[in-house]
Amino acid sequence: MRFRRGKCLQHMRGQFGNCGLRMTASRDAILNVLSTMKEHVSAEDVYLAAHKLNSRIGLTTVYRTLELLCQMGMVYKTEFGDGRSRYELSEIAGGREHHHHIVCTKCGKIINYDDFSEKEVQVVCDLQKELEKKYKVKIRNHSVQYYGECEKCIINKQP
Amino acid sequence: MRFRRGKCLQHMRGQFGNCGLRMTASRDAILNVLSTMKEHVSAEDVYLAAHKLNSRIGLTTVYRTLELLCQMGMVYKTEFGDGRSRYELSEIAGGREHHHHIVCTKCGKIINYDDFSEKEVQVVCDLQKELEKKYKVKIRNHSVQYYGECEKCIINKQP
DNA sequence: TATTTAATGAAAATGGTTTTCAATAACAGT
DNA sequence: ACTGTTATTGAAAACCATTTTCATTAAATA
Repeated sequence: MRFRRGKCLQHMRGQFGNCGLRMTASRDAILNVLSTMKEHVSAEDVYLAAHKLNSRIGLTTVYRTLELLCQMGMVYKTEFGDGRSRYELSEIAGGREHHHHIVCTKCGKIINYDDFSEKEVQVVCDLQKELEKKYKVKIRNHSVQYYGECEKCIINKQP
Repeated sequence: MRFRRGKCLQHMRGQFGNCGLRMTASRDAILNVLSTMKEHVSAEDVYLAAHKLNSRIGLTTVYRTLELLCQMGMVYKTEFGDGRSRYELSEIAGGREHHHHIVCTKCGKIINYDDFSEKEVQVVCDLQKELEKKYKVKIRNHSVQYYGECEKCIINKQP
């Protein structure tokens, strides 16, 4: 099996080599799947899609590969509180720009929000530097969620 | 068993009545425990502490009560990605002021950060209103985490 | 091509959380 | 206070996402 999707996947493939890891058909399929499914997907979502490309892939390998990709910084893992983790490609792996989330606590719907104003970006950047200095930590990334009710659930509330 | 801690607990007790729920020894103990343990505690932490107050309390009841308190808005539930949920009293239930978190991805340590600048508060408030209008949602609360490495883990990295 | 050893999948184990169900106890009406 | 109704309870079992085990397979390298 070969990569079908330009530079990004080639870059990712290279990353495996750089880290002393092997490039395999399973990993290839999982990367393909991830670059197709841009939304927040669960491990099972990835498994089902990857399994279509290559029926020999097992769920265990999906978990292991996602874990590796997280460590390599190519995938972000997020928890929204429904008991299962969600994954998505990070920017460096060709995923979409960084974004925050609005989570509906009634139906679980996740809205991505990424049109940050300059002011917001500035405030978050300043804050991050400040926190690093104050707490002597190295911050790698951050995660912002707003919780509430989505349009549909507000309307359906009437009865 | 009676409440020992002033207004807040009395208020919480009232809340149960208002919601058509019964006030029981178990719930009493769990509320007491929560108002003592201010940090982010796991269900098991609550269970162990509540069990000391009243050895008849079971883990199941702890989970059920925490779930109820979340629905009533008196407790916040947060996931930091280590597979177990953390709970803490919300402000309306007499808990500490709202705060954000810095999570060390090496050792799991959680640093609370709550000395927000006015500018930050302003930006977040404006943003929340903007999001509510734009996506027609009702936002109840939000959760901000910074992920990285804490001082200790940066130092221990040397070998 | 042979050798080394990382990677794999199936099945079992893990561990936090939820469900089941019969027993208990809080509250309302008397 | 007594009683009936029904929410609440704990223990055990079920659940379910994730991780581990282990024998097998297959990348990468010489």
